Amino acid sequence: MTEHLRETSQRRVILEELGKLTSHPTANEIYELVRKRLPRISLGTVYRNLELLSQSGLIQKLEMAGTQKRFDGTIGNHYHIRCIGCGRVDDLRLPAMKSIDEAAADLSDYEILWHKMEFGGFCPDCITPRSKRGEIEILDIKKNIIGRKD
Amino acid sequence: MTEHLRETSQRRVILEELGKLTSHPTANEIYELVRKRLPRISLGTVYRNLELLSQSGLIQKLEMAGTQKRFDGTIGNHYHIRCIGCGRVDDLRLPAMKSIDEAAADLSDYEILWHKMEFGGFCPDCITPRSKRGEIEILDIKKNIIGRKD
DNA sequence: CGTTAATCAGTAATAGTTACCATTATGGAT
DNA sequence: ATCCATAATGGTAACTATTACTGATTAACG
Ligand SMILES: [Mn+2]
Ligand SMILES: [Mn+2]
Ligand SMILES: [Zn+2]
Ligand SMILES: [Zn+2]
Repeated sequence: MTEHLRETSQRRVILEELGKLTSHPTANEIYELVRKRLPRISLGTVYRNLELLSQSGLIQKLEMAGTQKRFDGTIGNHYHIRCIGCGRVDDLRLPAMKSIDEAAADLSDYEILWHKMEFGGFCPDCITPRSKRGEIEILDIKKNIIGRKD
Repeated sequence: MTEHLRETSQRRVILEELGKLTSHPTANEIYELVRKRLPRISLGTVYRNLELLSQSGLIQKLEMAGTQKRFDGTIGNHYHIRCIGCGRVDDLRLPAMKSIDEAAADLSDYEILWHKMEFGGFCPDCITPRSKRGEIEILDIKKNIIGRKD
């Protein structure tokens, strides 16, 4: 068992770099950032520290469905939304609803402790290209209908 | 693009075995079951078919947080709960609430399409051992208090 | 039947993450 | 300030779940 978390330069820089961001970087993205300040740090050290820091409650580890882990400098329970287009993850300003757990507990013989919720959709940057693509497709269809000889 | 999903013996048996279960097996668990009837089937075939079958809406692929994929013969949107003790996944008889998406959309500039929710807790089998362990710990503490000479 | 694309078994490759281990550095006790 | 036990590190190997590839097989169509 770990007596105490020592303050190493690696650990401090990881924490600082994560603190600067409002995004939710992957371990590798954090590695690339930290490497600019500590070029000799190893990816394993980044993983180990992100794990230890999240265990001690200084950061949050996000295990999202189907993709790699992401990390969050903002603690406190909040929900996230992932863009289907570009993959970015943002906070959702919706308070984590503890009442959902109680509602679920009534329907189950489990002892329910928590829930995770994740939203999916298109971020502002990805909404426009998608509708443009839709318009082009519609035009193609119209052209096709107009042009055909049946 | 796939013209048509052919009915192969492998595909049929995978679908049958998954249909028998109310649990939510992993690809490997399905592989082990199917192997009893088709000993020469390969794990790759199981993965490929589970993917194709879920794409065509005949089964459901569950991408849960932090663990491997699971598959569900029951279609239709419903929530799941995972036991922290033994890892099993059960259905939760709570209707998937589409209104949550709308509530979230008001708080975000994303175009929200869906949400996933996953509950965590202890299943009936794992509640008892846990409370027993708790009782023993309490007894130890009491014994310790009674026994000490300070 | 014969044709053809879908599917197969077997296997290699990949991605993300964790485990290991010899060496280094931290922080509390001298 | 120096010492020391051990936490932590860099480098690398191992691992797990999943996907990709490839040449052989097979279902579905007329
Ligand atoms: Mn966040
Ligand atoms: Mn289910
Ligand atoms: Zn986007
Ligand atoms: Zn259990």
